[in-house]
Amino acid sequence: MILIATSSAESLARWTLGVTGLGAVLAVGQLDALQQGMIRIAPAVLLLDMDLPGVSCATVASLRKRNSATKIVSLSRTVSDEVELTLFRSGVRGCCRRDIDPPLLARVVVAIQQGELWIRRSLTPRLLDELGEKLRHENRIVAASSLGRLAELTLREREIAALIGNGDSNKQIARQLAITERTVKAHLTGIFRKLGIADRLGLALRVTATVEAERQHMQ
Amino acid sequence: MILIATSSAESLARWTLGVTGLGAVLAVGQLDALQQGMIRIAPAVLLLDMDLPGVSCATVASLRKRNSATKIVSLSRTVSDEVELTLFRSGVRGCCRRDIDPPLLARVVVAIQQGELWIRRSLTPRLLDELGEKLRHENRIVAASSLGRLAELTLREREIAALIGNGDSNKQIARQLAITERTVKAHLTGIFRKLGIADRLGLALRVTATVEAERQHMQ
DNA sequence: CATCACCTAGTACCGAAGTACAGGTGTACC
DNA sequence: GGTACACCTGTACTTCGGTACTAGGTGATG
Repeated sequence: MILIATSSAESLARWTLGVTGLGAVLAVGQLDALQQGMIRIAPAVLLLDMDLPGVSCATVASLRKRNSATKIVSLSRTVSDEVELTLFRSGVRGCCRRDIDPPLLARVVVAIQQGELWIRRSLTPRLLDELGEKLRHENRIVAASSLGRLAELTLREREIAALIGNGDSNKQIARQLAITERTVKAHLTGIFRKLGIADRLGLALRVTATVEAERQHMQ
Repeated sequence: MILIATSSAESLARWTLGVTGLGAVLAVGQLDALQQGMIRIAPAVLLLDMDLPGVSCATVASLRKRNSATKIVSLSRTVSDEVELTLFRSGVRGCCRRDIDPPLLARVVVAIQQGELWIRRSLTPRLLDELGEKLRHENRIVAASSLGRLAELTLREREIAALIGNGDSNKQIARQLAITERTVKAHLTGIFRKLGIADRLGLALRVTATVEAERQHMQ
């Protein structure tokens, strides 16, 4: 879910063009609607027009309090290095010009979603000590804990988790493993309890995320 | 799901060590059990001991007929370039020595799962024309069609698809979007119909796969 | 004005998913 | 022998997910 916050029709059109195909997009044109949206829809990414009335560096920090999971990209006129650094310190994950090419914006959003920072090369060294190491550390912990949890499962449970990650139903799993559907349910209940997951949907996402984390880690 | 086929206890222990943490693992020690397993459990990856009684290059082709989705890694003693090439032509996706280091085997399996080939540099040019281009082309088509399908959705449908990809229940989605659960169901039915998907689990996997495909494509 | 796509939502129904409770086997370990 | 654990299964139950059928409101488009 991507949220676009701008009062400029021209920017809205340009940015929408860029992120089409990356998931659902919603747009707001005023600060109060933005603040509500941060809570209500909890977007994965926020494209924030810094010229939106009422928006400043402090607004970014305030928005992050409302929903720390949302990754904020600031879009503005050309700004000085100092202003851009301040923005990053406030919590934005990327900084772009508002007249950015749509395909480039798409790349920015994808990168941001992956936990990267979108920042000018010249600013990288200055920001790295403050933020970069911290972010990388966080990512590593998430990946490791996720893997560790899956390793807690028994052989049979891992088998079933893998099939859930394949999108199979209980009936299909039962047929493939030559056991009853009831037993599949029993194993699933155990998996949910061990991993602290609510249902098969969460498990499927955990499994795919874990495979992806492994892949990232290997490269 | 990873299937290991070997009659050597030493190889079994070594390989199992390597792939632990990459998902469910099952082992068979004979050719007939292997042939059944290829159909019954449809493993994502098969680690095939070329010294398993009855196994030859022809066996690989036969196994691929049983389940073309399974990616086969051959493990053998050191073989000549010619034999290795023949194996790749028969359909294996990777070739390793049976005494491979477990961590390296893990990298191999992960790479293979991602659709790559694990092949000695020296053989790459010779195989590239025959297989590489073909594989890369297939991947591109899959990714593109998947993306195209998601783009067919309406704004509201994409919103809901994104939330499903987030693991949310109908009730949670309804609350976030301030609509009734009934309406969420209505949108979901439309999404399933448009994308030819059976249920929310399939949709979640499609959504995450699409995001991942985008990411790959951008890099 | 008619039409269509989209968003919304009601009732009714059915099957899938998941839990509670109970019980069975086999294996490994002290 | 006792204990622990993995694995398998049954009955009974509740909740959730998904479809069928229906239908009102809106905005764009011809």
